[in-house]
Amino acid sequence: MKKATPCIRRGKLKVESLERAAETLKLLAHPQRLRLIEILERDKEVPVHTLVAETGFPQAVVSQHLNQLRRVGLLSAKRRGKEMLYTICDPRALSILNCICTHCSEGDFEHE
Amino acid sequence: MKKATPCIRRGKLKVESLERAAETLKLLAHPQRLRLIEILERDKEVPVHTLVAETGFPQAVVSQHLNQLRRVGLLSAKRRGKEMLYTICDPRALSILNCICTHCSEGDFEHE
DNA sequence: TTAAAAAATACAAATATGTCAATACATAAA
DNA sequence: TTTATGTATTGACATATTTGTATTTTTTAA
Repeated sequence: MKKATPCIRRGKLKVESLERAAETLKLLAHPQRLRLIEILERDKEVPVHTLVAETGFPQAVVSQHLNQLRRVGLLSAKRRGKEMLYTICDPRALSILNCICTHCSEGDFEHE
Repeated sequence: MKKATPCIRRGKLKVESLERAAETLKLLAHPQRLRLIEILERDKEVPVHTLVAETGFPQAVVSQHLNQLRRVGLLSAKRRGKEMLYTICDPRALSILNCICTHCSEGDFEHE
């Protein structure tokens, strides 16, 4: 996982920087992808078929989401036999999920 | 500005909670809206025409962005004469911008 | 009242995203 | 090799977002 250097914000962000930031946020802005990240946060290294089983989403959908998240560097993947193990490799994925949950209450969670 | 209560995450987030989170993130996931938030962070209460002048975006575009951000509760607005003053009212808007900038370097900023 | 300034809205065109089914690819085991 | 399992990719389609132009509303001041 990349190191999270504290941000020193001075001046205005360049348009290109804003665009990259927006692209990253856009990929996080999807309920199914947030669910995948939630699971990956808990289980660290997870093969696709497990994510399919846990979420109930179609395999193609899960695979597409994972690839998108990997493309922008939020996730990484490595092969283990037939499986592909996905991992969160950008701490922003987690901190944004936490941040967005700042206003979550008990009622936002499922209790088993 | 709402108080940011720390998030205690237990169990899985409900689908509806994920959907609300995704909706909020989606609105932040736009370079122009991020720029507006950046300016609002600095200047606190800003009328639309100032945002138009600072960004160079068309008035209708700025107005639409501001309304979208207000609809999900990230911004609030109050009238002062002919002007509408916009303010950030959800701290998540700021913390997500900060969070996304975790990996920003000097080169991401414009130096005047 | 009328005119001007500030902001919001409506609508259509262009673009981007999401979804689904089918298919292709990769690996391991028989 | 053949087969089975696990993933990735493709193409068609529906839906959503973005953007631009024009118009409308709201408010103040003449």
